[in-house]
Amino acid sequence: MDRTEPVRPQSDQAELSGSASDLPAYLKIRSTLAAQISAQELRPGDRLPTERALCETFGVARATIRQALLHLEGDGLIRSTQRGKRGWFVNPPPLRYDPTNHLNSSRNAKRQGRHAEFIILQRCEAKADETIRRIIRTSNGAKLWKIASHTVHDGVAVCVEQNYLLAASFPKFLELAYTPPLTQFLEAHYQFFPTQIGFQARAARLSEEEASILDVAAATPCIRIVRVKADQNGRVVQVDREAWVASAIEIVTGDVFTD
Amino acid sequence: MDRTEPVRPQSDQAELSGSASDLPAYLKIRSTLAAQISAQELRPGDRLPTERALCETFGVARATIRQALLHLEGDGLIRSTQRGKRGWFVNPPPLRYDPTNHLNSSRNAKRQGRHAEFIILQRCEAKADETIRRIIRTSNGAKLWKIASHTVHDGVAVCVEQNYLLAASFPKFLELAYTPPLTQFLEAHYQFFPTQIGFQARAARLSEEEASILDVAAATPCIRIVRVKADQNGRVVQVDREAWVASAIEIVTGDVFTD
DNA sequence: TAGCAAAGCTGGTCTATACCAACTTTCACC
DNA sequence: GGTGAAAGTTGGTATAGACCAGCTTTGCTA
Repeated sequence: MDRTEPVRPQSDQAELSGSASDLPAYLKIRSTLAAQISAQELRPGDRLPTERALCETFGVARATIRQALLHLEGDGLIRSTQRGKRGWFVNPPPLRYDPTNHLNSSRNAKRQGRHAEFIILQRCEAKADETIRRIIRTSNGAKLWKIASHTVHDGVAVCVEQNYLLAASFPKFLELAYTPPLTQFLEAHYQFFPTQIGFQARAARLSEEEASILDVAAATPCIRIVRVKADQNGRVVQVDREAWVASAIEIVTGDVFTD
Repeated sequence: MDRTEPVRPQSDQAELSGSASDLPAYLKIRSTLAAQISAQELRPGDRLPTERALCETFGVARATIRQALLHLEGDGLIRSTQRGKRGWFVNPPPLRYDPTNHLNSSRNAKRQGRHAEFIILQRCEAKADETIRRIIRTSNGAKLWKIASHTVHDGVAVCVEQNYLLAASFPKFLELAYTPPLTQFLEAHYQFFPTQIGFQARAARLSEEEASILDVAAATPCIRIVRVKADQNGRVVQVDREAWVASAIEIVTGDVFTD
C-alpha cells in the first residue's frame, strides 16, 4: 500500500534538492523505522526496541525518539499500549471499510482474513443527545435503545461503538437475549433490512474513555464514523457512532484497490 | 482574560467520573483552548497567542504547551504555518466531501460558501508508477498525462493533487490551453462524462514536499484520497490522487448531516 | 523621507534530566 | 518448589535551557 515512504528516491514529484541530509533528526529516524517496517524487518505484531534503546541506537535524546515514534503512530504504522507499559508495536495493514456497502462489520472483517470479536459494554434505554436527535429528527423525549460495544480484531481492540435504535421500531428489545452482531440480530428478530442513507467520516482523536477501552494512549488519532439507517418506509430508525483507531481502517469503495 | 473554567461537562459520552482534575496538564490546556474555540472566543482565522505567551498564561514549560497545540492540530482545530513563522491559527470547520457524488470539487466548495482556487504546478507527460499502474491495469510503458495542482480555499491551501489521464483517451492534451477545473475542461474538450468506479481514503501525514506546498508544518495529518474514473466503456482512464489537510475535510454521503 | 541594517520575535528542533505509575523480573525466604 | 516483596524496566509527563532560520519591527543613516 502506501507504506513505502521516502526510502527510494521519488522520481514522482519535482526532485527537490537536499533530499534527506538536511531533514531534522526525528524525521530521519521516522523514515528509517518506516523503511524497516515496509521491508518486513519489523512485522505486524512485533515489538519495537524500547525508547531508551533507540536513543542509543540513533544517538539522540529520548524526546527526539518520541517525536519520531509519535509520527509513526500518526502514520498508522505503529501503536503503543497504555496500560501494559509494554512498548510500541507494529500495526497490521488497515482493514478496508466500504461506506456504501457496509452493513455488516463482522463479515467484512472475515472476508479480509481477520478474526472479529464484539464485546458488549452496555445495553440500555437512552435519551437522544443533540447530535442523535438532529439526525433522527425526533422530539426530545423519544425513547431509544442504546448498545455500547467494542470490536476486537485478532486480539487487538480497534473500535468503540454506540448503536442507537428508535425504541418504537424495535419493541421489547431489552427483553430479548442479545447476541451480536447487531445486524443479524435485527434481521432475525424484527425482519429489519435497513437502507444506509447517511455516512460521515472524519479524522479526530480518541477521548480518554475511548482510549482506555481500546488500550491505547490518550488522544490517539482516530476516525469517527456515523452511519444512518432507515427502514423500508424511509424512516430513520438506527444511528451508529463508531470511533476506529485511525491506523486500523481505510475507507474504500469500488474494487479497484482490492488487487 | 484568564477564565480557565472547567469548561462545560460533555454530556456526549457516558459521563465518566474523575472529570478533569487528574488529567495531565497538556490535556487540560488542550480542553481549555478547544472550549474557547467552540465558544467562538477564538474564531476561524484568528491567531492564537504565541507559545511563549501561553506558557505564562498556563504556567507551564513550552514543551507542554506545544504538546497541547500539536494535539489541537490533530483534532483539526488549529494549524500552524511553516514559512511565515507567524503562529497558530484557528481552522474553519471542515468541508464536506461526498465520495459517491464528488465529480467536481469546485462546485462542492462553492455550495458550502467557500471560495475555491486551483493552482497548476505542472502539466506534463508521465510514466505510471507502481500504484497507478496497478489501478489503470496498463503496461509499463503506457503514456499518461499528469497534472499536479493544489487547491486553495478562502486563501488557505488545503489540498495537493495529481491527476493522471490515459493519454490515448485524451489526444493532444498538452497542446490545448488548459483552465481548471479539470472536470469541466474534459467535458468541454473531450465530451468526457466519467463514472467514478473507485474511492479510497486513509489517514496519513503529509510528505515534506506536500507540507511545503501547503505551507504547514512537516508531517501534518492528512487524508489521502484516490479516485478512479472510467469512461462510458468502463475503461479506467483517470486516476486522481489527493492529499487533504485532515482538518479541512470530512467525508460524508447522504444529506442527513447537512441540516 | 526613503532605504536598509540590526534587533527582536516566532515556531521548529534538540538536549539533558527528572519523576511517576504500572508492569516485569529477580531473588531471598519459607 | 512456591510465595511474595523488592528492584528494575517501560512509556507518559514535565521542566529548563539552548540554538536556528525566517519573518517583523525598530531605528539609524543618508
